[in-house]
Amino acid sequence: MSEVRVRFPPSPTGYLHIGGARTAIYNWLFAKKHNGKLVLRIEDTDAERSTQESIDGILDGLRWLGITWDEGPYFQTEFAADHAAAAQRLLDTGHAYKCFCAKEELDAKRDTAMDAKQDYKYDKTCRNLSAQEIEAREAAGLPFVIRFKVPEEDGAVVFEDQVYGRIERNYADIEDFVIVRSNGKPLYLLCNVVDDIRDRITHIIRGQDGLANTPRQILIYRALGAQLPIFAHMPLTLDLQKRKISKRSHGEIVAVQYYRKIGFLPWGLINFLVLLGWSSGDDREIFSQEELIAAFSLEGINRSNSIFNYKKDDPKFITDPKALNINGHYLHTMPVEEMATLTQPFLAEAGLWDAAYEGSRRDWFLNTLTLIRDRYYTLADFTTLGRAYFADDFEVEERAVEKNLAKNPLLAEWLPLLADRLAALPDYNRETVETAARTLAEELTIKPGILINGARTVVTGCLAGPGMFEVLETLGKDRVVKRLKGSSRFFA
RNA sequence: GGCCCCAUCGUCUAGUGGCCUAGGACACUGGCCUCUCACGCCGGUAACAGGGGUUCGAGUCCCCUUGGGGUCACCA
Repeated sequence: MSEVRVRFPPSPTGYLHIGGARTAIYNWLFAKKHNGKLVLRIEDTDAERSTQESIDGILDGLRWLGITWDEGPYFQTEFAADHAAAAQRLLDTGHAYKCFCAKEELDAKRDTAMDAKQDYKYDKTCRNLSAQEIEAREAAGLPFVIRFKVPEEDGAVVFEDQVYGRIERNYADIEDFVIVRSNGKPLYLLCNVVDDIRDRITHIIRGQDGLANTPRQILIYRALGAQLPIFAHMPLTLDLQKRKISKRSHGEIVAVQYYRKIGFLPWGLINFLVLLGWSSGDDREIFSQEELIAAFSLEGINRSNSIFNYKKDDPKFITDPKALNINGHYLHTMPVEEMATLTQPFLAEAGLWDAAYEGSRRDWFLNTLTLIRDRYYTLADFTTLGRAYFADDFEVEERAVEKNLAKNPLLAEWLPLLADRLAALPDYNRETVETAARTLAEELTIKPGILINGARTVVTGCLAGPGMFEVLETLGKDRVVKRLKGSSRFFA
């Protein structure tokens, strides 16, 4: 078989949303797997919606994800001549005909039928117009659309979908559909096929919502004498109400951009998205790029739609918990240098970046990231949960105050005492700090935990965190002493 | 409404007639560890939509019902 060529043809109606991203990912993986090519084609036929901004949004989203394409982006509007020529050819070869029926009339008929819960199909009034009748109408300046001539004999369009198996659709159930508008502009159904033929697409991997279009497109392929590509329809991603997700009705939670903003790693998102409707067949869920390309196959795509289980208004999750979990996995295991690079923009954005993190404080910076990342799930967590490591003006969790400070009012005295002990340390490191803290606790005849957790709250603002002595070491003597001394403000 | 498609734990899924008293992951939850914890480790709750067949045997095959989705534009 010849080279595998797949395409991702977004129409720029908004941002790249996760459903579109998933389609792109599947196509990209398939191309990579078979050493094929991925063609990016922008379906910008609808001029009103195709703003430069939304085109950029899509390219931007793909680039961020690391979805690379081999050809394009092509723009559908640049191939208008191809589309027109194909329409003319269908007309010339008798596969299509001009229809002079008034749109208003047809619309009315359809509405009536739908209201009466009846099926409606174009009645083919113009299909059998004689040459003279056509001439007369054209001479009269009547506008016309071009309709495709669906075979009238018994039979069906049959094709083998790689995911859904054998799909059959009777000719009788397909109406003579419009392929060119009365203003001469070809419709998507035609354009899409013409473009795919020209781009020599061998496999069409797209959402299941394209499944119903496929029989009509196959008819066009045949009429144009082109070789059929292989079709593979993938299940859709639905929202909690089982509706198709869309930027319009779900907002930024379904936009790829949003995940960049909240600190997802591109690969974390990809790994999550690929699992929505596909599985390797074994129990693996975490894949490196190489592993995923090796494991991916059309056979692994399942047939039922999946639900994007995002937790709206839940501060603990922000989005689908599994997405966060997978992202967290990569955050915890990736090389820290790499993560540092990704973290920098987030710190900078929050005003927490220090140029020294790239120079004299590089080691400290990397060590700190390594220390705190285990409990974080997104890059943004470094600027929120981890703020105390990079700045002095951090928030203190109320629950931490309640649990670790309020219960022991005497900490108002003990903490500054601990500060003095630490300040007096000639050699300040996790061992000496630990000894000092435990010794003080012993002298005060209190459990070390009381002192330690009190210190944790005052020094990091958080209830949870890494081992306290490592934290105290990484924060450094000056900061720790200052924060402990200032702890009285929590006891006012 | 016509046509097409789908149906396993809350969610993502494994399962292609016996290996399923249904496996994994996330979430939830119990315990352990510990100075704390949204780290880690160990354990638990939780699903084959319903009904008929076929078969020695059905989550797996067939039919019906129910439920869900898609699509039916001079949108893409």
